Amino acid sequence: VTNETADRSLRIGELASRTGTTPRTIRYYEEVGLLPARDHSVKGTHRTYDEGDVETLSSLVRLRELLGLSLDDLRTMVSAESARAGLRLAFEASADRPDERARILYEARGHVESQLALLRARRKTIVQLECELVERLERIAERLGELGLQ
Amino acid sequence: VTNETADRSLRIGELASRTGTTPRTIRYYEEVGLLPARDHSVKGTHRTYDEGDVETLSSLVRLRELLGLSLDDLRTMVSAESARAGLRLAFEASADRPDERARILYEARGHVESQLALLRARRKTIVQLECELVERLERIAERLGELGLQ
DNA sequence: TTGCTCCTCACGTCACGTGAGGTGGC
DNA sequence: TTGCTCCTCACGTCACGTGAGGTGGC
Repeated sequence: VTNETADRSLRIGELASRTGTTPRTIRYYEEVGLLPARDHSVKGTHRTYDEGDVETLSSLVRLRELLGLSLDDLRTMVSAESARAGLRLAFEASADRPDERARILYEARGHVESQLALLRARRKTIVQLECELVERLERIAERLGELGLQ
Repeated sequence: VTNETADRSLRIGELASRTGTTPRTIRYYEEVGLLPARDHSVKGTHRTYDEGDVETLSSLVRLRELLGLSLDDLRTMVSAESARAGLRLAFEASADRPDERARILYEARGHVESQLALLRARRKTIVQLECELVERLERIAERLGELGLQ
């Protein structure tokens, strides 16, 4: 899958608005090592980002907001992911060793499954609360019905 | 609906564990006025709670965790709820004024519907992320299949 | 009486928000 | 050149965590 989108570079404000955060948050994540530090090495130079950074950051933001993960939890996931990216290269280079490929795939599956389990648990709790609220609505509708209203 | 459960009083630690929080959090919520301050007015006396407090606090905790609401947001909801509780008394006392009852019911319905909207939006985002992860799992399974594994 | 949980300060921490004062790029 | 966004400190804030030192109830 080739990337057809114009991969022009973004500045921090645009990355922030496209991921639903703020420049301060992005700088903080770089500071604590959750995002790779941009080398705007010449002091005072602007940081630049690309479409890949949009993907990376927005998935971090979603995990934080949807699951309430701490930055430490996210760091664990990130390092697991980047280990997985490293393994992916190893994977490409290991076409001749199927046992190695299998090991890498099983590990990747484990990671994805554990994230999925967290999401499903969260969804169940939400659905449960939704049900309670729907019941409340029904009781209110019933009472309104008694008044000949809706 | 009468309450048949033995309504024995709880101490702060038990309330905390039954609502998935900590004593410190409960004291903090009382301090900032999110929960009514217990009158353990004799200095150094223990706070006591009941089953009603378990309900109140656990719904606060769920809203905070599931929707990421700030304590300020929760305070707004709580004051709306307690206004609603006040209106409920007015409702009981207004059996002779159907227009008043209707007004109260419509207001209650508005509150519940807005909470429900928040929950549904959150659920959609979660389901979307779940789908992405399931797709990833399928791709992994496919590759494992190519190796004659599962 | 012995533990356990509770109490009140009060300082620490996490994840940023919010200026202050200054510089870069279209 | 004029704005706008960016930069780096650095202090502030929100929502608690974590002892310190002491008291209450089964």
